[in-house]
Amino acid sequence: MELVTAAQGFSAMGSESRLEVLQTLVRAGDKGLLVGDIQQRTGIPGSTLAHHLKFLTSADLIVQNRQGRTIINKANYQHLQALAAFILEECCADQEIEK
Amino acid sequence: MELVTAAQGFSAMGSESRLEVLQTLVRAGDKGLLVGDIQQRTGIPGSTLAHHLKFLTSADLIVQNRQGRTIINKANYQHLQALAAFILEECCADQEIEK
DNA sequence: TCTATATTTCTAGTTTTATCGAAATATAAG
DNA sequence: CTTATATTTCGATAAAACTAGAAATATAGA
Repeated sequence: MELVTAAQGFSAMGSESRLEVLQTLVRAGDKGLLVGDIQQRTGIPGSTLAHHLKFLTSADLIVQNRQGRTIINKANYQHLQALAAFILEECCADQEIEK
Repeated sequence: MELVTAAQGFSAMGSESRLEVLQTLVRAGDKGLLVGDIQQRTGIPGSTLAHHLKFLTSADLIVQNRQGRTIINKANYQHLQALAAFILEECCADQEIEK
């Protein structure tokens, strides 16, 4: 994963509100949640929530799908997994061995 | 780990410059690097770098130790590991099983 | 078509962040 | 005590983010 992509991902997780939204979706599993569901569980006002969801979507942390007049939001587990791996990926690559 | 703490950590990783600094330190291993070393490798001006290092330190992503007139910076592997784990920690906790 | 529901866009005010030169501080060495 | 080196703080500016009410859009159903 590119550093730029990773930074964008972490930035999207780096707000309390958004991390709470993301965690809610991670908990929810494959079925995902409607925007309204998330609104209920987090108490975040609609306009603010829409803003955060857009942020999370453009960082590829979640995926949105319209179903009738509702929108289903799901965590993007693959990308999240890749971000988690990125953090320590290159651990100690430059470390010199000494006696 | 508390959500607030995690958010602060991800926020600190969520800037390209800072993520580059962090990655440099993660690569460096247990010996760490001096501020000047990081400055050389990243090309970030001193005052800007000091700002970012403070940010990373207060998020507990790195640790600083004065050694004479230099300062040794090390990645905080434990905390980084915990953050990586946090991302998917509660995966699917709310998911309902169905036939 | 009219109405109700779900979600987003618009707009604006406030706060936070990023950047970096210049000056200040800390410490070592002579 | 003076000088040189390493790093931080100050100060200022520009850019980006957070928040949320009000208005707009999209779609379903009667």
